[in-house]
Amino acid sequence: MSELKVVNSYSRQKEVFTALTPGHVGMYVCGPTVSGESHLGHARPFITFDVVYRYLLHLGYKVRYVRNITDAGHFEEEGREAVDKIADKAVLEKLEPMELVQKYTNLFHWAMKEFNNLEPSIEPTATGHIVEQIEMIKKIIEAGYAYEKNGSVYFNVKKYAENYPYGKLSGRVIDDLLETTRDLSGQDEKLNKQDFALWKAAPPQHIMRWNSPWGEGFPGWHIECSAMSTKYLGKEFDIHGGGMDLQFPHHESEIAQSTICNHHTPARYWLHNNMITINGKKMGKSYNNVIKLTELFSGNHEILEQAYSPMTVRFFILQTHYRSTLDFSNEALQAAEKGFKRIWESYDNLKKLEGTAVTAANPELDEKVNKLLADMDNSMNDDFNTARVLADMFELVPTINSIKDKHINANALSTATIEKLKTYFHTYLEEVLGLRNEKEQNDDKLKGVLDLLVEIRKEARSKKDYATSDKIRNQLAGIGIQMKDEKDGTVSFSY
RNA sequence: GGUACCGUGGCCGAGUGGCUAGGCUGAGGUCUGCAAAACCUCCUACAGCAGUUCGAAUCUGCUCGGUACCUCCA
Repeated sequence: MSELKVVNSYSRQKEVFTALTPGHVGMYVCGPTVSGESHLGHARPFITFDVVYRYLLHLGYKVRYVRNITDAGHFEEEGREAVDKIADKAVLEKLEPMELVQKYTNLFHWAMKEFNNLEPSIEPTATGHIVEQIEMIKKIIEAGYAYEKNGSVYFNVKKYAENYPYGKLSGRVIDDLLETTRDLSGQDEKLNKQDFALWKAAPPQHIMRWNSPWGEGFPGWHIECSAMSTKYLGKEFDIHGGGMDLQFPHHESEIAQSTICNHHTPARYWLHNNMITINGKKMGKSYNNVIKLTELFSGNHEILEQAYSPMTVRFFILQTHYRSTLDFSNEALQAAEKGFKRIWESYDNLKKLEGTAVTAANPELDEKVNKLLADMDNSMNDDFNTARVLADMFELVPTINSIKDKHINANALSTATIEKLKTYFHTYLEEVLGLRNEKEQNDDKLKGVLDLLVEIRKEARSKKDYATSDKIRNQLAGIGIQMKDEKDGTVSFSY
């Protein structure tokens, strides 16, 4: 089997993945800012890195997966006044800041469960790590890379850039930044325009505030991730993930802060997922094209022609490589919904197959199947190419279904190959890609009723009373239960 | 303006030098009392132009078009 390779944003190259500590992986992923409801765009990184997490586990690594909750409120620059996003909204909704944060945290957790994402090992909050952040800022000041002004502390980017490769991750040139940075509040306090805040003095109306050596205030935009990744994963760890839009300035700043504090670049591999677009445009508040996850699941949004289930969305996202942009459309989602159904039904069929041959009667087919299975491993190892894994599975679907329908004899494949098929489908579909059946759970009473209807319909058909048999089937279809007459005379349902 | 990235068949999307990915849609067929599903077959694309090469969707250059980041952002 091939070895795992990942595209490292930091080196801009595909590299062989090696764990810092053999057998263990430390992974940090930038989590949500819980000042509002999660939208479709948020689904991508958390599903992407859930699959990364799952695959690393599958490979046998012990993984510590840290994903933060940003609940301290980043800055929103509106005009001259810097307003804390969370505090501001709290006033609007007449809620306590922590009440608001709790509400959206709960909603976020609900969405993650719907997507069948595994829980991270640690989910630290920014507000819970104010002390660590202050300590880190102190260290940076001591090292001479930050300065205090009017109760705020800024990171000296220019000085940092003289000694370290600032801009390497995002491919930025520091002189260009000088030219293009806009006027922001507090700009006059900074030595240079590229400097960013580590600590901000809180204006009187600011609700979220903490004591610090520099007076009452709150932490800057980027320091929480540096503090929490260091605390839980160490000065150097394996993987840092997040959306591409965080590359600059967030991750670049994170690298700078951590490098000064820890005398080491934080992560060895930087992985960035690409954006989801709607009609070719990035989804975002500023574009006014946001589809919240609650709207997506309910279909309650003007762009949506129907509701899309969490697994449809997950499948849709995994059908594209995580580094490519993914364009949303009803057509694409509906295609994903059908594709997912097709692959899952084939998986159900596969589970019932029994091998009958020690040696494959059709060695060519047997070989083809094994080749496709091997390609699934190779595809995942090739920078988590879930799109190709699914394509391989789709190529196996006709073979599985043909055996089930007896178009192909079960002995065409060796028993070992059939067992391997079962193992691979289970492993990849459920464990690695994290997909699951969304059909209703088995209900014995409903089953009893359906069996009765099957019985009645069978009798009607034997008397060629098709009016009755069709009535049963059509009315069941009307309430969302599909009845299918199988080749062997049995009847199956999907609902 | 600066810096990146991208442009694949009706739609979505893999693929980075030769071996027609895959899904959805559409057409025809097999099966079926009829359906549905399934299976089989068909629709053989890589923005344009020029170049490198025995050979390019894949490399190089130019042109056109698009997107992202530079500002909170997944």
